[in-house]
Order: sequence, then C-alpha cells, then structure tokens
Amino acid sequence: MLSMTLEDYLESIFLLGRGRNPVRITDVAKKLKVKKSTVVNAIRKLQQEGFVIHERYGDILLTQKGIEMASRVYERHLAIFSFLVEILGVPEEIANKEACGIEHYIGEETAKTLSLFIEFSRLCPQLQKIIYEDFRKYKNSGTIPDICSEEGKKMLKLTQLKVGQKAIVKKIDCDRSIKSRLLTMGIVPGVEIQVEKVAPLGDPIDILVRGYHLSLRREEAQCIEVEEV
Amino acid sequence: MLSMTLEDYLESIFLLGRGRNPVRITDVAKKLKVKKSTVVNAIRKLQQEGFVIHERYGDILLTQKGIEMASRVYERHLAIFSFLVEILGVPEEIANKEACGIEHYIGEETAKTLSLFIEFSRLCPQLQKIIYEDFRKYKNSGTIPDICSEEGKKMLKLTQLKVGQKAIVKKIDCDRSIKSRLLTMGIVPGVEIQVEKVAPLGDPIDILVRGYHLSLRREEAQCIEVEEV
DNA sequence: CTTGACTGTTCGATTAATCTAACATAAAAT
DNA sequence: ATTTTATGTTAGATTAATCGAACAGTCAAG
Repeated sequence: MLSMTLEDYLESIFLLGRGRNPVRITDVAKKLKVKKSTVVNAIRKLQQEGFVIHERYGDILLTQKGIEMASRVYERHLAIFSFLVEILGVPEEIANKEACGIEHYIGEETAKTLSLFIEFSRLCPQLQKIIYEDFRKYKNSGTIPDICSEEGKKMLKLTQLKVGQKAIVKKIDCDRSIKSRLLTMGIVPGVEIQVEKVAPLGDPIDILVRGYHLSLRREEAQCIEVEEV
Repeated sequence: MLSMTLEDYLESIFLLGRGRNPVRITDVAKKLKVKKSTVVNAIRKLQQEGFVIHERYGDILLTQKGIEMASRVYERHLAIFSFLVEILGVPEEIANKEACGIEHYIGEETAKTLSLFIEFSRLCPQLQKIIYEDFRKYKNSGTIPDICSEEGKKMLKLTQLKVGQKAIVKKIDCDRSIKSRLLTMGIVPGVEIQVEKVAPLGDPIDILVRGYHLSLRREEAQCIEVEEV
C-alpha cells in the first residue's frame, strides 16, 4: 500500500530527523541522490496518504502514522544490516546498501525472526564462537573444523556409492556450468539421493532425487561429495 | 546492466526449461502472472542484449550468456531461500516469494558468503543443534538457553547502573514507539554504553553511546537490559 | 482443405519514478 | 533595502513495465 520508493522517502525523513525533527526537501534529495523536484513529487504523495505534513517552502514533518510506518521499515533495515555484518561479515558500507533494497521485500514476520536471530546470537557466546571462529575459517580456507565432523560416517564421492545405497549430498565442488545444471535438477547440499543403476564404466549413473530419476555423467558425479546414511 | 524485472524473466526461462530446454511465451506469462504481450516485450529486450534467442511464433532458448546470467541469479535465489527456511524456519512458500525480491539486491559477494554459511550449517551438527533447538526455543518462548549464559556476569536494568559504569546493551523490551526512538539514537543490543549523569530521582539519565551524549527518560531506561563490563 | 482453438504480436494507453529547465520564494549578505 | 544565494515548485518530457483489445499465425481435428 506504499511503493518501495515511497518507503525509502519515508525512511530517509525518519532518519534525517531522528524520528521527530523537521527535515527539508534538500536534505532528502541529497540523501537519496535524486533531484529536488522528484522529492517534491514524492512528498506530495506521502502527504496525500497522511504520512507526512508539509507546507509550501516549509519543513517536512512525520505524522504519527508516518513515524510508525517508517520505524517499521527501519527496524527491518537494521535487522538485515546486522545480519550481514555480524553473521556473514559483510563490510558495513556494502551491507547498508544491500539492506536498503532487501528491506522492501522481507515480510514483517521474517524480519521479526531475523531480529530474534541476531539478538540470540548476541546473547549466546557459543553461537558467536562458532560463527566468528569456525565459520570464518571455513569461509576463508574451506577447512571444516573438527567440531563439525561426526564420528563413524565418512565422506564419499558420489561415484563411490553402490547401487541401492542412500546418501546425503554434502558438497558440490565443480565449475559453474555443471553446478548450475545440477542445481536445476534439485541436487543441492542436504538433499537425500539413492543410486539406482550404474552403467558398466560408471557412466552414466542413474539416481533418485526427491522422487525424480536423473542420469548423471561420471564427470558430474565425481564432484558431488556425499555422506552415507 | 539488466533490470530486476528482466532478471526475473531470465530466471523463469531458466527454470521452466531446466536450463536448456525451449520455453514458450505462454509458459513465462503464466509463471510470472503477466500478460503475454508484456512477455513479448521483455523477450525482445533480452534478445537485443544477447541473453536469449527467439524467432517469431517460436521457442525461447537461452544463449550461453543467458544461461550463465540466469544460473547466477538462481543461485542467489536458492541461497536466500535456504537461509530463510533452514536457519530462520520461515515457511517454504513465503520464503520463496521473499527470495524472489531479495535476490535482485544481494551482491555476488554476499550471496557467495550466504551460500557458504548454509553449507557450513549443513556440515556442522553443533551449529545445527544450536539453531534447531536453542534458537527455536528462544524464538517461541523467549527463554535463553543455559548454554548461553556466561558465568559471573549478571543482567541489570539500565536504571540500576551507577554513574561512570560501562555496560553492554543486551535486550530492549518495550513497546514500538519507545523502541523506535531508542533505535534511532543507536541504542541496540550489543552496543556499549556508559552512564554519565543521573538526575535526582533517576530521570533523566544521561548516557554516552558511540561517542554521543543522550538523555533518556526513566521510563525508557527501565526497559533496557544491560550486562556490566 | 477448412476451421476452430490456442498461441503470439502489435499498437496505443497508463502509471510510477525520474529528469531538465524555467520560475518563485526565503534567507543571508551587503 | 537590495541583491545574491540557496531552496522549493511547476510543467513538460522520458523511460520501464505493464495492460487491453484487436489482429495474425500455427496446428490439429474433422
């Protein structure tokens, strides 16, 4: 009921005025990097919908309705920003820019859950340790930390499985073109597969994924790492 | 260099044709819930840019360039979808819809990191346990699991702090209007604050946040939970 | 071979968001 | 009090994405 663009204008006014101080057309134009005439247009629409009050040549002020709407948008922004920075380790500037777009597509419910997740991670040193030490290490060097390996189960290439065996896909380690083909067939980490038939020289290998029969080239199967079930 | 809308068309063609099969105008129109004439328009643009091949009344086929672009978009989609479903526990249908919007705003770098995070969480039972047991419990009931509490430090209300004391904000537990005011002042969980001055009856309380001086009403301070440093 | 029944295309109109350029007002400087 | 500078407004043009309605092409059933 408010376009994304208008949400942006509202949010800017909210932030520039720290939620309650008056703001000028020029401030908004500078912040959103658009021309003043464009801002005038947007403000008119926001005024019509009752989110702001603005008289000719005067200040822009948020109404109660406007404050509520804007702070809701901003909370979403903050949740996304925090997630990107604190959990993923994205640089703040990039995180901020991306959050600006994402905030319009994330629902109230999801945003609330995301906030809770951030909050939880801040409260929980255990989780922080895993994220800041183990995940960062995995991200930078690809090494899977010791604490993550389960006993008694070993990683295999898909090509090492025998007919009838079931396994969970753990990792897909190959170049883009093959990977994208595998993705569209539903072969992603975490999915369960079963080997149906293996041709004489191991090419092709027929497997069952989510009820679908698929035929893989050996080359493709080679780069899929699985764990026996 | 490709508008979000056009990215959507490309992605749909990719998915409908599983990456390589021909697709018809009608299929795309149905999938994206737009009129056929709109699709014709979009396809023309994609053709001009060399992402698809389409001859009048014929099939739509992705070029190599198109496949690469589309699979990149789809990977982003999948990363976001997986995160929403597996980590946050958002219902699949909602997650899919939200991912459709978010995928256009998340950068290549961030998407890759997000993918790694999902992958890591799948590989790491420890992390899974925290997410699926402790976080879910926190989300549903607000209880902070035992494993998360650090010894020797106790939670306090901001109002219980003495002048000069430093603390970390742990939780903000109050209604929307106050919360949004606090947010704009930079008071969020995780931030360090220091008490500067307390008026006779504890109202207002002056604090220092990220180098800024702020004055809080007692009512506001009451709902901020902190942990001594 | 003709005729529906889809499928695809063209054209003109609409909407939201933006721009430029010219004009109007307010505030500050002289 | 005038002039200059900054700020705000208006009008008209542009672009991307969409629609509806009319028209065109394809193909299979009879």
